[in-house]
Amino acid sequence: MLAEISFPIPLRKNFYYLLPEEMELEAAPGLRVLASFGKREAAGVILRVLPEKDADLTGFRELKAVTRLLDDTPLFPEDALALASWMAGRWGSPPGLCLGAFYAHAPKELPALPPAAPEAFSAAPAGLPELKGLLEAFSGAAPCSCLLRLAAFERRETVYPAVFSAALKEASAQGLLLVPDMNYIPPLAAALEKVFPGRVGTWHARLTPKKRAAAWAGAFTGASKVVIATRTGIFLPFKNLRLGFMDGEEEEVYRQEEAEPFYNTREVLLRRMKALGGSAVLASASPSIEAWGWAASGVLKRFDDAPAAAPRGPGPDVRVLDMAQYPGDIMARPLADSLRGVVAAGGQALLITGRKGYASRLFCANCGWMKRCPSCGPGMTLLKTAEGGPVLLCRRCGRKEAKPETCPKCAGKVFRDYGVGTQKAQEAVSKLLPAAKIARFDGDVLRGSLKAMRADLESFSKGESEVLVGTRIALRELGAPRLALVAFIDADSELSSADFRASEKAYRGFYGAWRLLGAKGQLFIQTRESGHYVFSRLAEMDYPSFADGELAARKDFFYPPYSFIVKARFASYDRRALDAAAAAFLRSLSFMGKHGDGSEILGPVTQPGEEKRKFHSEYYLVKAASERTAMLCLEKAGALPAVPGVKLFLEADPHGFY
DNA sequence: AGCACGCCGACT
DNA sequence: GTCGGCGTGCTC
Repeated sequence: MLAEISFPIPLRKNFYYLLPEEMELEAAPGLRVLASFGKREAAGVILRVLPEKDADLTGFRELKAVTRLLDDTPLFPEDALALASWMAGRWGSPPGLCLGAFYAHAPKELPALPPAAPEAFSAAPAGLPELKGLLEAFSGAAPCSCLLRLAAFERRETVYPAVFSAALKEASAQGLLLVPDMNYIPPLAAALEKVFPGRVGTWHARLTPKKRAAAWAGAFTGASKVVIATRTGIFLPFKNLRLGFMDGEEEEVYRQEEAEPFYNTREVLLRRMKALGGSAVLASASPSIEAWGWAASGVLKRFDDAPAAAPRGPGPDVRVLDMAQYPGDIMARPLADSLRGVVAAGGQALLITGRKGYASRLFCANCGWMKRCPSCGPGMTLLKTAEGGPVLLCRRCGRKEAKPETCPKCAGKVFRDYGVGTQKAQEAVSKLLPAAKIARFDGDVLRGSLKAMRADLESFSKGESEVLVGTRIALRELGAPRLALVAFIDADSELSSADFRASEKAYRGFYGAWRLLGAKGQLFIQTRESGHYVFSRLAEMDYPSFADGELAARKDFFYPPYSFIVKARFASYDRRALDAAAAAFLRSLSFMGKHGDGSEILGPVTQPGEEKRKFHSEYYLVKAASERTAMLCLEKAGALPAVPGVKLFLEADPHGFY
């Protein structure tokens, strides 16, 4: 007999191995094996066991034998193979890497299962009459998939333990709580510890190997009643996962887009819980329009947390400042005046910039040349360092370079920077208010110490500093005792793009700030796009009504959740080769026309000035009417023979793509 | 992804 | 004369 085996490598290919006779009975799909793979020994997963005659063995040098089996029972009670295969098709990633994500942290020697299920938990949270409907939905045996709209961010520590407690009454039942940021783990762990003492596990990228192994084992053996995890926790093996709960479901960090395998944690969670027959909760104070749409269509049941407790009344004063009237200013006059007033009166202010660092781009003043990241492409961010001179940072890959002395294109020595980063805004505030204590919070978790970063945030939260300058991340982390003013320094960075999610993202930010301020605060929004539609929605500040409007627009323009988008970008120095590749791509999608299911192809979309360039880049957008059609597009386009000199980038469910 | 082979630059 | 840079190719 043979085993078809998947290895965690970026190849769209599986491998056949001989099964020694003594393994034939034990070998089964889902079990890990050790096998000689090239010049090394590698762990793979059995996809199927088949007789030799069923395998196509043409062109093989030798057929190797499996070294040994690593498991005697599959790690996942659900069908991880099917989930991984769906992932591979949905986001166009190599199947081996998708399956590998599920098995990545499994130790060679599995931890022993405890002899009997530990005692059921003791404590139950106090009654929450406002959540009666929600908790009832989880008290029955039938699984429930829902969208939970929180009344406020701070409600999480009250609401979540109640939901987990209601859903995990059965002694062996386990829950997974996914959070967008590892900073959320400690407070939520403390809240859940009260319900499940000693049985709350945590999982994130910065765990030490020992703690990582312990957390993995907690999920696997059932010792952990709940695991709180960042996005990779979606791949943990659970003995009996009954509740998959996603905090802040609208957050972009749930999408893995930097490296293969690409996936969206939210979709994997829904799919996985469905495969398990368990419950799923998407929670947010301002849900994504996708989730809002799923609730509207009945795919998810919608619950509103304590609608009566939501803030009512006049709310803060909102002012949109048209920056075209204040050329060159970082802060417009009305904002500067109010900021001075607030600080003088002992209040606190939060300033939000689009970027961290000093400025978002560096240009040559003479020829307009812009410094881009040599390894990955985007314009580099200007930083001012305390020690040395100014430095350029790539926000995507973290690469750092010295600021050039002269322009490589025209040898000009004068540079201009564009955009306002946290450093630049901080500089402007200290000029305006020399005596004020100013804190900064970038949320730059990539480098530097976490403690140092949080120290600034905490000084503001405790009321020790008057002004906090930060990126959006500061908004959701905040507890400010005397917050009286929030200002978006440049709301344009998002609005100027034609991303169909731009309004949603912008409104969510304004709405969050508005609620944080309470009745007496002031909210300033600086923009050069004051005519943008999103500003017409600020008067009412009601998320459900905004979301209803957005959803209707998504339906009209056939965007998610009503369509499934696949983006195909072609890049080449050779115009004709690019055209040939694009034509082949369109031919491969001719199957779509036959179905007449309403799917559309947009494009080619080019950048202005395209005709004059040496390097060509253009893309098509497929708006598929179903997930199935989108997956078929990816498959067909992915199978196209490579055209020499042309690179094709395929992306399912792209974000921010205009 | 690993891991090896392979062919040109700066070092003990 | 070797060490080592990372380009290219292969893995049942």
